[in-house]
Amino acid sequence: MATSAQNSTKAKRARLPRERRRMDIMAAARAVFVEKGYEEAAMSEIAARADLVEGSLYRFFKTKRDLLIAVLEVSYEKLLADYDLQLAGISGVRNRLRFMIWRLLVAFQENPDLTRLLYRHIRSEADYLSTRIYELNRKYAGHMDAILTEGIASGELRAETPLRLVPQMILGGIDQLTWRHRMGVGQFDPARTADEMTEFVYRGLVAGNHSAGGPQDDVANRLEATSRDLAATTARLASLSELQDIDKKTNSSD
Amino acid sequence: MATSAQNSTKAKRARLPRERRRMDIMAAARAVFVEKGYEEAAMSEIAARADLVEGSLYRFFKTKRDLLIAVLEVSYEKLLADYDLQLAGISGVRNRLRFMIWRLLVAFQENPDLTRLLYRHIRSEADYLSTRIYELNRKYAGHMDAILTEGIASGELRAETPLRLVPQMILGGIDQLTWRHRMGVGQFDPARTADEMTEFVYRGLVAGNHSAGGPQDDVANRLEATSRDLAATTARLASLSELQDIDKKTNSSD
DNA sequence: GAGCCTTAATGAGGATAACTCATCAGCGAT
DNA sequence: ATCGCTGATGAGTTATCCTCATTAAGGCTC
Repeated sequence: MATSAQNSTKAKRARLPRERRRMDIMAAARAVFVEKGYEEAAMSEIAARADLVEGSLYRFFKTKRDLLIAVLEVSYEKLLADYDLQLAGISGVRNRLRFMIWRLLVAFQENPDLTRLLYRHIRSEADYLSTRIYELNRKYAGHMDAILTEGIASGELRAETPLRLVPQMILGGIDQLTWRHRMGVGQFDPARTADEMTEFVYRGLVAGNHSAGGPQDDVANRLEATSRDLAATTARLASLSELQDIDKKTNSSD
Repeated sequence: MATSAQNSTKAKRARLPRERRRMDIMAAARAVFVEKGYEEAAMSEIAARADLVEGSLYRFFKTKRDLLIAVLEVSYEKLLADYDLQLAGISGVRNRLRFMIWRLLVAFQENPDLTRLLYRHIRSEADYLSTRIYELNRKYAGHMDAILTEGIASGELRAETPLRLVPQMILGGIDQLTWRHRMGVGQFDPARTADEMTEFVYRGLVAGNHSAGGPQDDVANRLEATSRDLAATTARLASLSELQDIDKKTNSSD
């Protein structure tokens, strides 16, 4: 609302701090990119929406593509915000794996245009590797790796688990499964998909193909693990409510 | 050699049959696309290599993109030529699965530029579905489906096999695993990769491994599901309180 | 508070590339 | 030899990214 400096006669040369301008431009760019896609998004329109002239954009972003990357980096970062925090509250290989899958599926479902831009113009270009998005995906895969490694150490997963392969197949599978939704045709159910995928993956990973200790033993192990999970969840709930209390107190003093 | 009608002074108006011209154009286009990529490939250069003038291309292909699609359709068809024939000579769920995976990996390894174009400009665009390439991929997935169904019928695979999921994860995994090679950085070994992937997938599919399907198992399943639900609820709670934090902060900054 | 100076902002214009269209002429049929 | 169909032309249009010389806003010094 109060964006235009002087509401009459259209202010000619509002001089704003650099960071503020950058953010304005990125906000405008995000809107146009989402609305029209990359190629169809004209720099002139982005400039217009950011209350700027086309040439000025290039003082903030060297190229149209740089602008896209900047926009998607912050968007993707928000998209995956603190999933690792939430992951910390979940225990057990299987549950943790499922959470990772489910979280990404939900993120994809809630942001189809964003993920479309991501796949079309970032992940399939060679400079993807020098992108913050790549870093985030690496971190994500790293978490999966940690989960698997942990599972192997505890003996729950077989020692020959292909550590590199599994995250790749999960990420690739998610890509494939969400393609239609991303393109605006079709839907998917994150919870059900996550269940199916987790089940399938877990079966491929779990140790003891030929009943090492009998099925009952296995069930007992899983029950114990689940019990630990529940305890962890309870603990997390408790600490959460404490945090909220503290929050309320500190906020009210502001 | 005999392409140019009069070998002196560059024949001005060689009049060739329509199909012949189409093929010439597609051959030239393929070369330029592979060499430079889609955006960097200029219609003028394609025309020059096909011994034509730029404007003439548009009498054969309505748009640059149409030309690309036509080129990739025949290339992809060749790429997967008679894998189904070879498949017929292989028996056993596991062997057949492995062959499917291995075959695609080899094709991808041998044609990095082609697959790069495919992923960058066909598979990530909405009109992919109306493409012959889509049909070919469907056929490929259909073969996998048949293999799995057959395995279920014989009792080798468990009956609850997620038929839709598995081919998607395999194709997606192959996509991911070959990304670096496609982009010109890194390598992969089709045989070893196929082995690993087949082993992992097969373990996830085969009947009668860890969950024997007994009543105890059912109890464990239900308990685990409950635990997951609780964890998810906690996670939601957590993100909720965090969101409130952010809200408060952003509001105070106004 | 006047003048200076850094630099944000401008806007006209260059460069390139996809695509169009009125016109021309090669080639088979008469 | 002539005619007409249509393949082929190439000049031109349009759209868009990006550059650059110029202008003046606003903080800083005295």
